[in-house]
Amino acid sequence: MIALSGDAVAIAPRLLGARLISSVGGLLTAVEITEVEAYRDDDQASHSHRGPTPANRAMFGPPGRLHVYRSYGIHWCANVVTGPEGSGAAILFRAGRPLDGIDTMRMRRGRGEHLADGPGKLCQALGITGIEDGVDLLAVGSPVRLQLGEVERDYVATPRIGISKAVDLPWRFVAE
DNA sequence: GAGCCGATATTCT
DNA sequence: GAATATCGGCTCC
Repeated sequence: MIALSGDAVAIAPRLLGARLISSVGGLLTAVEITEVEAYRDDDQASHSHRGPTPANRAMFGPPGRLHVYRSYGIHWCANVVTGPEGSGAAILFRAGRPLDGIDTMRMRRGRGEHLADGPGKLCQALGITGIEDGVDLLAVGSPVRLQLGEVERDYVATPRIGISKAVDLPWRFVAE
């Protein structure tokens, strides 16, 4: 069991290879996490940097919770909160490889390929929306669950995508 | 393949 | 009014 209460930058690469399992809407879908980004509270690029708002309150909750936010007004993006509680640190799920419920993902995405190769697409494929914001990813019975991998994957660290602050920090982790 | 651009919610200036 | 942790459709190679 990987502790989620430490440094987000240290935890992020260990989430590569983990499974993200969704039973939203009674349909089972699952992906293997292939790409993540770490966001810390002392991080200019993090939504939590300027303090809690209604939209990011889940980031300040206990570790292991899901934080979902609206990106560019249209897309949903999913994070797992890392601790300690109140710190406002989180790890963004950027992309995954479809494992189960691929037909459901195709239906939700309206296409056969590129089902979860981006943060907004990942949420759409798994059916994650703002309704799931704040659920416990580690609790059995949650509509969205995180099943941590047993082995650490090979990965590369690169700068993060789509941000304008702290652009040089190599806090994006991609499985090889 | 690359590059432009519109959609649209929340927050900040 | 502007910016943003994006995506998909459209051009034009």
